[in-house]
Amino acid sequence: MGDALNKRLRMSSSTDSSQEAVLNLLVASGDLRARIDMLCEQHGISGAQYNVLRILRGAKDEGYARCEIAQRLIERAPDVTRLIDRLEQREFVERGRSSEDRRRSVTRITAQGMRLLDTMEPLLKEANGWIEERLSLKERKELSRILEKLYSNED
Amino acid sequence: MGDALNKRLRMSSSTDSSQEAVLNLLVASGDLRARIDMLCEQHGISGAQYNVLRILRGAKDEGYARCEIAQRLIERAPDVTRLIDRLEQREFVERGRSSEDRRRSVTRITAQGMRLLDTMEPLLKEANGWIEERLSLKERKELSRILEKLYSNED
DNA sequence: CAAAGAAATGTGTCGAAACACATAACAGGT
DNA sequence: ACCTGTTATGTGTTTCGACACATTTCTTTG
Repeated sequence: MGDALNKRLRMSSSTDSSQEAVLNLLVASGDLRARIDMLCEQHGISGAQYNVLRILRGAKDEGYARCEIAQRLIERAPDVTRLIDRLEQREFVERGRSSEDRRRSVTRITAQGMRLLDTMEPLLKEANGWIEERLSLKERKELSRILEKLYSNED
Repeated sequence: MGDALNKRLRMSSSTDSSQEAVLNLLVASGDLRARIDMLCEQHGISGAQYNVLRILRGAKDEGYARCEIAQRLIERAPDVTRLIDRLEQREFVERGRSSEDRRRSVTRITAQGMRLLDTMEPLLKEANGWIEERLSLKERKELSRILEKLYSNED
């Protein structure tokens, strides 16, 4: 029906299924993002900083170069340099230079950064709980299947 | 399943359907938002400014007060004042005071703002086309149904 | 009516994102 | 070796968003 969307945007009923899907996608993701950002900032970091730390945890001791981090980020961020600067100032990450390619600035997560991620462990659990309260397993899988069709095979 | 997500995030396969849904929602909406922002900035305004103009078009000559605009915005924006300031400087909107409640600053869209929206008409058509290339009508309706379950009945 | 409180808007300030540009290092051909 | 182009990163500047606070007007209660 679209009652929830109409209530949210206080608009008259929309007739176009594509437009409705676009707006629903924006509203739902906006809620999810606000929820995640709120949880991150309870721990004193921004959502983008959390994403970088999470990525660096996956690299273990080897670390990642700036361009590798940018590739793995969900949303494009043209200023990863100063984002890492701020994480370095607070000693959640440390930087070094690659020996093979001296252009590369390799960033590794510190023990202090790992501790921060550990204390934030309940974060994704929280977001997952939000999903699981509202969607069945079948619906979650169907949602993932449809969304993946949207962003795969970009033109 | 989940190949597209794993390729995008360059992660190992995730086992949790909720986490997968969360990440897919963030990635898909990020792509959509980037696409819309790009189209808006081709016309010299930001995505947030476009949303405000679209809302004001719905108000016709009566206009909306600042708080009414904020309520109708998709994403919460605590600084609508200066957003409207910038639209006013470029003469896409004009301000006046309400006669009943003199606190209220009522904003109306100008003829120039309407012309801008008209030239941007193909914008949502473009986003709709992006959806329609990838999802069937049934999938679009299913997507909307699931997403509305997510953000309705907030806690 | 007076006073307290709430609502709507505006302002000052700071941090962060966007964008263009600059620098350094690698890659490849002649 | 040299020149050209490309990749990776850092920097300067402007703009925008976030937060706290001030101001004006309305509302409600004594």
